[in-house]
Amino acid sequence: MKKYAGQSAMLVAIDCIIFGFDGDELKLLLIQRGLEPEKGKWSLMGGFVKPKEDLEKAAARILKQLTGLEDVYMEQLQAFGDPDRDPVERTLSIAWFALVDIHKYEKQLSDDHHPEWVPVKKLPKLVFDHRKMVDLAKKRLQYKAALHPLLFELLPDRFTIPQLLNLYQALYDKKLDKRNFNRKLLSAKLLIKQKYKKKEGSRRGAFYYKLDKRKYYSNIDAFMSFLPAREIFS
Amino acid sequence: MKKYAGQSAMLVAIDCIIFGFDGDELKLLLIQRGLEPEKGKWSLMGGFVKPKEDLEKAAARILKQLTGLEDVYMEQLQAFGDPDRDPVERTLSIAWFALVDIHKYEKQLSDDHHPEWVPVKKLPKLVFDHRKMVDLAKKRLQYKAALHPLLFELLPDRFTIPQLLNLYQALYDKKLDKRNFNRKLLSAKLLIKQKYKKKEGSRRGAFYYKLDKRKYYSNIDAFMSFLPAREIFS
DNA sequence: GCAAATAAGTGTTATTTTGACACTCATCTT
DNA sequence: AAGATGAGTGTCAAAATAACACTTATTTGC
Repeated sequence: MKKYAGQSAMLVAIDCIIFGFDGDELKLLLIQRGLEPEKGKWSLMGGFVKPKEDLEKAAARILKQLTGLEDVYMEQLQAFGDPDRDPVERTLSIAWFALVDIHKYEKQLSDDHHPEWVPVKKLPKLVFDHRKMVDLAKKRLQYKAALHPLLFELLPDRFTIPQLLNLYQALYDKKLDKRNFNRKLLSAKLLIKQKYKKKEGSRRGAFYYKLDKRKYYSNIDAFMSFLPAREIFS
Repeated sequence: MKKYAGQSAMLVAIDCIIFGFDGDELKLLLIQRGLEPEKGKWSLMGGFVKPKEDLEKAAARILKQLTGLEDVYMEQLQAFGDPDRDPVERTLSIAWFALVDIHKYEKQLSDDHHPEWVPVKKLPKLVFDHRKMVDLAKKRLQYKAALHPLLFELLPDRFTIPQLLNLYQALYDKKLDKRNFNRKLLSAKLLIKQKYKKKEGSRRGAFYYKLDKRKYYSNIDAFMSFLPAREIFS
């Protein structure tokens, strides 16, 4: 078959902004870049899209390569295409953000990326335009999580309400009223209270909850806010 | 400088989903594709990104080429990268949507694209995956316009409130209560009432309003809804 | 075993926001 | 002058919101 004449191709890469939450701080999984230039510098995990691979698969492949995880929440953030963003040769990057349960993550044995979870609030200098990607991803996560139930993706299967509250407080860097938070959260009826309490971290212990998966998946695009309206503003 | 070895490049294109509003229906500016294959079929306006061009500039260039317009509201929608989306050769497309004042648009003289404004509700078959792009763009526009003041971009500098109401009704395909719409709209204090009325279209005539540009631009990311909450759902 | 410490859990109220609803007004046409 | 048409406007009841503080369950230390 004929080709489009006279058009110039470029490399297409994926970069992943991988969020995790350790119960206290919002974190990003960063690697030490394995290629020249900037080898050894902090970087987002990335890779090139293969000739017959679609973008979703490429993003999932790259995420799995670093984390071993599959079926992770991922969303296309934006394409970054500044002609000089990669000094080696023109490379378009499609940034995706991922929300993972930090406890499911295990370092891959064969991993020469030297990945580390780094607090979003204490990011090191990153290569290329990765800082812009991270900033945009954080903004997008703040935006979306203020309108839709989404942050559950960052928590284990069972979690406590104080854990969830902490997560929201970490993401928005704001103290929230636990009574109002509770009321809104429970009125969404997405949670199923468990019989057992989490014993660590407090004397009294907090009850575990699980997501009602059926309701959760059918409402993942629904509007649902557990925050005071004005917190939505960045 | 060295290149990344062994990676395969691909073409990168831009496609533009161009919305307009004629006072009655929401429309898209479509062209008849100028290249084989599918030459002559209905298509979004598009083009390849040039070797030293960034994505914003490429999108603006392509929009201008078709419409003659500059400084138009454009937003990156999503990258579409199915390996077979273009049968000729692998082409990644970054879709952008644009909101234009349909009355400012003039057919470009040198234009061999044969562009037409087509009602969104009566779309013809489109080439490749353009229909997916349009559907996503419409969804995104509905989403965003329900939360932020945005649709003003589709109207002329001065417009009447009934015009704006019609636009919302067209986008959501719903009748809205004009009293509630009015109250919410005016409470945002973005509009400046003009001295003159629009005489066409009604006996009494409706007052023109203009945007308070200062407030508008400083609130373009603010949350502001003129709709009943549940209309936000698609 | 009792007191102290700690985080979990829970209700009320005043204010604001929302949505449903119907009539009058200004102007042109005949 | 009467009729027709779309523009413009106000009320009220219900729901949602945000602000606010005390009690409870359990462990720890004496």
